[in-house]
Amino acid sequence: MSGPDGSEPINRASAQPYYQQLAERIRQQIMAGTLARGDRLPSEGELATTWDLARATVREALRLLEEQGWITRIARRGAFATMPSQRGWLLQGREGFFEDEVEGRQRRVTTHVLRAELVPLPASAVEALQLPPGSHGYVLERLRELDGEVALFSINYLPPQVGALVSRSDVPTGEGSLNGTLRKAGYALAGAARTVEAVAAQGEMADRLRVRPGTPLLKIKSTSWDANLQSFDYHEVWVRSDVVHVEVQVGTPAPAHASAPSPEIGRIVSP
Amino acid sequence: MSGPDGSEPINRASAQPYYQQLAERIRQQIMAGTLARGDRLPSEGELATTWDLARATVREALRLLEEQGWITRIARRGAFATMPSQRGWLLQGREGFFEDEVEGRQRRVTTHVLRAELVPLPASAVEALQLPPGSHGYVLERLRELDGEVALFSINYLPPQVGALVSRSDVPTGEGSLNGTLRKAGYALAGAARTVEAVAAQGEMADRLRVRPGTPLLKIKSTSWDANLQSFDYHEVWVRSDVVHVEVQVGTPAPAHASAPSPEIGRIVSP
DNA sequence: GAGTGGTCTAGACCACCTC
DNA sequence: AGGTGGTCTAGACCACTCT
Repeated sequence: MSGPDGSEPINRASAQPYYQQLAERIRQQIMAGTLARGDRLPSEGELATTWDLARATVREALRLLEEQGWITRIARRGAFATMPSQRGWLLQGREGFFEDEVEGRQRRVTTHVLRAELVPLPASAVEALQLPPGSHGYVLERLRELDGEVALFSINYLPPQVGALVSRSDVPTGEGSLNGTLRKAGYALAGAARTVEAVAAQGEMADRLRVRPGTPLLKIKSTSWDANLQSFDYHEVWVRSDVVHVEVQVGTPAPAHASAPSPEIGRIVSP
Repeated sequence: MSGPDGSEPINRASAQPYYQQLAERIRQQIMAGTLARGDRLPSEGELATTWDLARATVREALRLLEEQGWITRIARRGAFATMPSQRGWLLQGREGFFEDEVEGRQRRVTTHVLRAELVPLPASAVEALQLPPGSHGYVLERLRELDGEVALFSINYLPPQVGALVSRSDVPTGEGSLNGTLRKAGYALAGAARTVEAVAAQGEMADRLRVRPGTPLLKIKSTSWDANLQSFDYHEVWVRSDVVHVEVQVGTPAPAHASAPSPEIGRIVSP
């Protein structure tokens, strides 16, 4: 009889760490609205008692939730539920464009796969993926729309064995999430380095993105690696920032004052 | 007799937490080269014994160093020194453009303050800073150069009391770091929300940044708050991404060998 | 097999915030 | 004054890595 209400207690037999299980339970409460935006979570001690865990374990769960943007922690005051659902594409998030835009919102992302095949990799991809010169790899070119509007064009370069996995999935049909497919196959993104530039749309790129030549676009280059620092993806994306909201979150998540006023937290913070 | 070599042991009387002191000692070893890039740090247990701390405290220090990009941790293998010095402007970093570009490198940042005064704030700033409608605030407009090349133009909007602090500092002369000044005054950045767009340089902005009208620029908007979620800065920056290397770091810092993808710096990007 | 970090426990003291 | 989170200790067991 751990967990409050009718929720499941922590599964002590599961291979999944307790702190991840607890974070998942709390995340579900926030999504379900049991914990409304701005609501204060029970104190760490209270959570520890309720779920029959050590406080250090509870803190680990809260740390995870904060990192993922589900809660905001304030020293000596408590943890508050935030709603990470009204942000745009989180540039330093572990999720991809698809997940960020679709998850928990009424946004429709459609994908047209323009190219998906094994080819000799360009030098930039070979270097980023730390492969021998002249290596082949899997190339994935996709044009993606947000609610019917052309949003971005991306090129992914994947190492051969990763590409083989992807080619057998539903990603080449335009239906699957590349990020999700890779995660399920064991390629969980542990880290990535990305650069951001402003470039002018030219020639074919302008046509694809339905803009006039010269229109400013965001160009993002990214190298991703797993927990063993093994690079498994290098991609370049051209983004219409007039269509896609691109964001970067630093440190503690926002108190949700960007769009809608937050009565709870707002009142506590104000004099 | 804690600390290896001649380094100071942890100061048990200091108000600064042990884990921060330990992180600082290790950071210095990395900067000094005692721990070369790619070197493996002593194990957590070893560090705990050496510095006479509990392992949990050592882990907290390592977590901090990883977050700041000084080390890379790999499960069950150890922590490795990384060199965060060859990156560009870290978009999700807690440091500003000045600190990122100058720290530990031979880059010269010059600043021209074009405006520094108390004025009625625009609606966007009032909203971001959570001030009453019609509030006044401090405005700081600056043109900044990197090694003599025009790099960016920024406008900061600060709440009255924060602005008063800044106006009495050396920031208006173009010599001080705004970020550093705020930090010393107790406004430590706990979090920030930033948006990134690609826009075309127009009119006065094109003149200021010495580019042809229509040239793509990165436009970044940012709201910063402290540990109490109190907003203390809203700013907008127009960046020449052909001059400034703008990066985003996700999760675990990159391995020493694989740095961020290189943007087309120096290549003229205009019609 | 020895070493390492990941996870977990059951305490403790303190400064700071709210009441 | 009592509650809260920040910090710290001294253990423990385990799966995985290295050699």
